[in-house]
Amino acid sequence: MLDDRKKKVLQAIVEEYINTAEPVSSNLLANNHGLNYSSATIRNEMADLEKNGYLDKTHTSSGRIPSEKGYRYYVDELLKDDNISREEIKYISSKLETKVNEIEDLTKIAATTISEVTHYTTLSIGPKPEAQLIEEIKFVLLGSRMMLAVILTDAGLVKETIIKFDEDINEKQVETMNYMFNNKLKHQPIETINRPLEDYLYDEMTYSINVIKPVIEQIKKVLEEDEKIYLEGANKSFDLPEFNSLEVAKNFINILDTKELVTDMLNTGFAEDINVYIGEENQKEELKDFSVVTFKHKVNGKDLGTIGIIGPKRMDYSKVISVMKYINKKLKEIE
Amino acid sequence: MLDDRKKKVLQAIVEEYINTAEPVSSNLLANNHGLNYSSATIRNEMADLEKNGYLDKTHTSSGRIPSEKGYRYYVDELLKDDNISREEIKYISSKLETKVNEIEDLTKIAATTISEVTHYTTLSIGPKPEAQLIEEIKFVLLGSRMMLAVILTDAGLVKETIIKFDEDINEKQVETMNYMFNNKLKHQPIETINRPLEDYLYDEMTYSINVIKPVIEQIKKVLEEDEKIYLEGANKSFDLPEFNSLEVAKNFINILDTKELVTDMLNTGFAEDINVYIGEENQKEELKDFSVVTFKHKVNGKDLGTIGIIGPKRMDYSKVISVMKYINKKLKEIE
DNA sequence: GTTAGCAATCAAACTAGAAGAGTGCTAAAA
DNA sequence: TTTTAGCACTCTTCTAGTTTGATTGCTAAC
Repeated sequence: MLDDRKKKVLQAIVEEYINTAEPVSSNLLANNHGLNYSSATIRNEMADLEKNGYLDKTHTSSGRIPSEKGYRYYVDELLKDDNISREEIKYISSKLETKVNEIEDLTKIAATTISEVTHYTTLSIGPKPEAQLIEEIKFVLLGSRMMLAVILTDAGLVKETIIKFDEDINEKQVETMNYMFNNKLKHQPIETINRPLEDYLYDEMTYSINVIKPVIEQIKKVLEEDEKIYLEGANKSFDLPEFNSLEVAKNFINILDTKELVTDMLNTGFAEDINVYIGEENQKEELKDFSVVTFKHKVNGKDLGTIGIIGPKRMDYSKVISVMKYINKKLKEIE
Repeated sequence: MLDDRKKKVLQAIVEEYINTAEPVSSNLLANNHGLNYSSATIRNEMADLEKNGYLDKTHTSSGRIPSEKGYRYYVDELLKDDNISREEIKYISSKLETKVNEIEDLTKIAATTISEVTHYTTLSIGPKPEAQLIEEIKFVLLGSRMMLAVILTDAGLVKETIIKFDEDINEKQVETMNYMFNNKLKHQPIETINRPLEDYLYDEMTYSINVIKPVIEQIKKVLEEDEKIYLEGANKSFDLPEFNSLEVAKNFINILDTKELVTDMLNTGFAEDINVYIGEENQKEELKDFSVVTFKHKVNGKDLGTIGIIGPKRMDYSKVISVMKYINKKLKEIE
């Protein structure tokens, strides 16, 4: 456990470093941070904090920077999560008031707003397919060999897919399919769409397998495919000094460009509220030099998507967490 | 007009520089490029080519690099556009054989393939909204206050949008709307959806403006909005030596992140075949350090989308143009 | 427990010199 | 007239050495 003065020193160093990206010296702390001790005293405290793993040095005669343990302590114990101005609240509220017809759009708007307010790169993704139930399916004939399938999920998502046939089909057939599919799939999880279902439908209905098969396949495909990732403010990160290192910049682009990494990053959160992963706390090797903060857009226990920020470990956690908490609260109010 | 030897020298320099990204010396050319002249002779030719603007020097004692005029001459007069291997042809063909239900997916697959074969960053976008005609509109009731509108365009695109109402609507109303809207909009350009139409429909139909208005608005919105941009292989560019300059890398990210720039870049082409824009030939200031090669996916004069590559001016034009020509030809065969 | 003072450390910025690559020009060879 | 050998000149890049300045850790005094 850290005593009061050590906490103050640690907090000052973390916040100073978040602001300036420069190692923090004992002198600076003694003069500018209302710590009424000489630089020598602070130096002693810093040496202690370093011994206990809260601080790092870049070299013997440099100032200190927070270690990951230091950031973690700061996030857990020291940070204020109401670091949000009246203007920001106003701006966020106005953005979230935009009328949308699909929930995905709301998640997108929230993600964009977060990126605008925090100046970090934001990613968002829809709910995981396997967590959803099918609410209703509608088939619409388009021409004689083309059909549109519209699927509503219990999360409120609307998925559409075009199905093409090798033979003509008519309104009557579409109607029967409508009935049969809904009968079997209403309120069922997505896994229900499988081979036995195909066999059953083929037995029950009188049309050829050339009609049933593409329908099953296409519906399955559209329901199982990962939600599209939405990226906002990739270029914002590049104004940060850590991105002056070409290696860091490359890694970053690589992360954003690798769908699997992003999906994974957005799907590892499970906490009720905000998830914070600092550097090595990230599961994926590629993310070890970054920090990730995520939260799930959730209403009545229903997962509606996840929004995440990725940035340097020297992230303004206070601002990010405050903004995310506020937006999360607002989103819950809207539904 | 360049004489034969000058052409050979220019071509050798361009190709060497495209391969190595290093200024090309007279010595190298004399030894490795089958030019049976001494370095001194080649030096004279190089001085001439420089005087005429085809070559640049980075400093007095450096080798030469192609100027934009040099690249342009190379592209117009010297380059081979059948620079594509048997394996590449096979790979491309197999990729393009993937069965797709929507044309947009085909454009995407083509874009991905181009990026894979050329190792450059590829962008694609659907057809411009204003160029399309409405083929058919279908409305589908979803619940009591929600409706799906499906619009087919003559380019074969399928657009869907959810419409929400403040009052209940029923199947009958949807049917009437189906009839009325199709009656007015079938085979019409998108601009037909305007205020007079709204007034007309309101007069003709018996339901409140609360029903007509959101339908018009939402259809208009979905039809007019720019097609989604699809980006492939952003990270590939970062392995190129020109992206070791942080400034170049930043500019590049900025371009990819600015929707307006990308849209513009993909929409300035009008040539029948492949468009090549080298450095300053690009209209937009931000693109002046890059080269852009685009082509329109077009069948029977119908615009189905545009695919473009963006990369350094030192781009492998021969490979890029060859691959694009081949893919363009293949795409035309598919429809 | 706190602080002043000072030697020690190390990055960063600057300087100077040497090496090397490549050109341009001149005069000789073909 | 065209081509080439030869050489001075230019300019970058690399290396090594030096200086400067920031900051620490430690000791001894307060």
